[in-house]
Amino acid sequence: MNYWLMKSEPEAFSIDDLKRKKTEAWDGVRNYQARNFMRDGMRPGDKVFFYHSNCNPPGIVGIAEVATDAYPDPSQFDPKSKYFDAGSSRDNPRWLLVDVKFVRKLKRTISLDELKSDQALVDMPLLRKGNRLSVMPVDATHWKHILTLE
DNA sequence: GCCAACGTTGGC
DNA sequence: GCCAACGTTGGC
Repeated sequence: MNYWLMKSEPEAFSIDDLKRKKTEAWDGVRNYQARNFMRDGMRPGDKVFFYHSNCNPPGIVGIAEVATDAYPDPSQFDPKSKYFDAGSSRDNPRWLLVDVKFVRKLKRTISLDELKSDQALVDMPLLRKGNRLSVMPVDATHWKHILTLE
């Protein structure tokens, strides 16, 4: 089983939204590296840290689970969607998504500040300077360590 | 709102 | 294939 971190702006889609909806198709990922993680790395049952970005404070707020293998993101075919991609075809879809299932909220937000200041987490991809990936892997050791902070 | 970092696009 | 211009992300 693998561990992941997925970012969302809480104003767009928060951990409470996921809790209410139970499962969500994680559409709108338009970055090849993030797509490849979903396509090649994610399998149903993998665990996901739900991360709130572009808010105060940014940080990990909950746990989710990968619910499906990757499949074509329907929004890329919808001309009315902001995620529409005229360069993608149904025969050869460019963008994929997975369904993500709510597991639980953390007892408290583990803030980006706190993650940054933790010596055990210096190698986390999330904390690399300039990293803007919205989907990224988490080491099992980092996963376990972060849960001890809760 | 600013801006650094990064990805993508397109002219050449 | 290079690289300047541009758009986006996301912390601050």
